[in-house]
Amino acid sequence: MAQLQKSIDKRTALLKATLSLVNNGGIQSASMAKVAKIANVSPATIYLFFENKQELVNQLYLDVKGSFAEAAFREQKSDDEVKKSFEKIWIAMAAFKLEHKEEASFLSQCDNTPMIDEETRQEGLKYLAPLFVLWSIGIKEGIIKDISPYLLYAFSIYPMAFLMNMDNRALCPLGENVLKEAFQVAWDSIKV
Amino acid sequence: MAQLQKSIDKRTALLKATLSLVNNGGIQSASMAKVAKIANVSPATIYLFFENKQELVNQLYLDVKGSFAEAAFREQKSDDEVKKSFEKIWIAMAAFKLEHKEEASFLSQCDNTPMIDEETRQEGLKYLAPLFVLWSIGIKEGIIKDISPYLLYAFSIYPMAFLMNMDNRALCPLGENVLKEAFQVAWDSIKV
DNA sequence: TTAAAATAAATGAACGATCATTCTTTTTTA
DNA sequence: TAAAAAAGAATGATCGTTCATTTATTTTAA
Repeated sequence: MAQLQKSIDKRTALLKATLSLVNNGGIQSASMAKVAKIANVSPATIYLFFENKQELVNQLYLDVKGSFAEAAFREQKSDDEVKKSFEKIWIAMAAFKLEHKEEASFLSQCDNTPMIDEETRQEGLKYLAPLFVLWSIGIKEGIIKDISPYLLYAFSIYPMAFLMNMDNRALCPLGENVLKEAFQVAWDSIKV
Repeated sequence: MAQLQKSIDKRTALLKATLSLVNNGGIQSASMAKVAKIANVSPATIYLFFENKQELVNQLYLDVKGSFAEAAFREQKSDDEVKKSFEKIWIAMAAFKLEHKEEASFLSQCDNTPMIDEETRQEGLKYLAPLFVLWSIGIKEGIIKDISPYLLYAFSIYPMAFLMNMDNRALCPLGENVLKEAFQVAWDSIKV
């Protein structure tokens, strides 16, 4: 019982250490030795929890994507209008990314690395299902453009990653005003 | 004279080899030894052209960004309307990314790697100056939203990276129709 | 209830491979 | 023949991973 908790704690510590290392130095710099050191564990111990480095990173991907989705859809109410519902989700996503910069940056890095395998990506995509459902409702109601959800995502959600990047580099600080403008742009792009 | 050309050729071969390696395996997998082997050169020779690996990658970044920009603005005419001009640029960018997938994927990978230093990023940004000029004209004419160019870029250009990613993974093939839809979305997002 | 035995968890050291980089030597060029 | 260009071998460091061993926990037997 306490044993199980200890296992969970150690796993969490390993994921956290990986996240932190990836965040300053990229995935390549998160070596198993460093991860072990930060998690106060022997390198060999990592392999009791994860088959190899790739699985470690993939598990972290699912873990982070999961908490991102959880935050995004937390305040969903079924009787909201489509636009209002989308706005809530959009704002919650932005808030999560601003509050959890390490997580957000990690997810961005995952977009373009071959380290995450296709199966895991598909699994991660499932977390966003409520958004796709909302869009399909919006399309049926004639509120949202009748185009591929990939297009909708590309133009209304994906840009956040760029904005967060600019915010981190202090090139375009995301205050409340800019965020409101950004949402307006996002909505304009997908509304019919 | 012929010596100079040989130098240029070798440099080009090195950049090309790096691009190819980064493309299947990520930046980490483009080791100096592999780059040398593919370029038919000794590892030591690389250091006659580039100070270290970071400079090699940064130079490649500028090189690729340069040809991307060249392709993007090739058909610009000064008497085009703002919308028409933007459409030409947008289509040319998409065409470049579709025709040069290795280059496009490399640039995407560069967005989120610490390997590219801030100075080089700024330098690369300068290549896009004509686009920013166009936008400022559009803003003055009341055609384009009066918001930060970072926002305009995030919502009208950056999404291409996501779409190319989906196209490569065969999740959302970018035919002519989808491309036209995508441009419409891009324009809707930034138009006033 | 306690001591011994068995099992599980965790370790640090070590593996071969590969990394970026440099050194010395050889080849090419002028 | 002198100088420049390129080569291959070698450097120490670090990579992901595994191995033999120790430590901790649980089970068994008295």
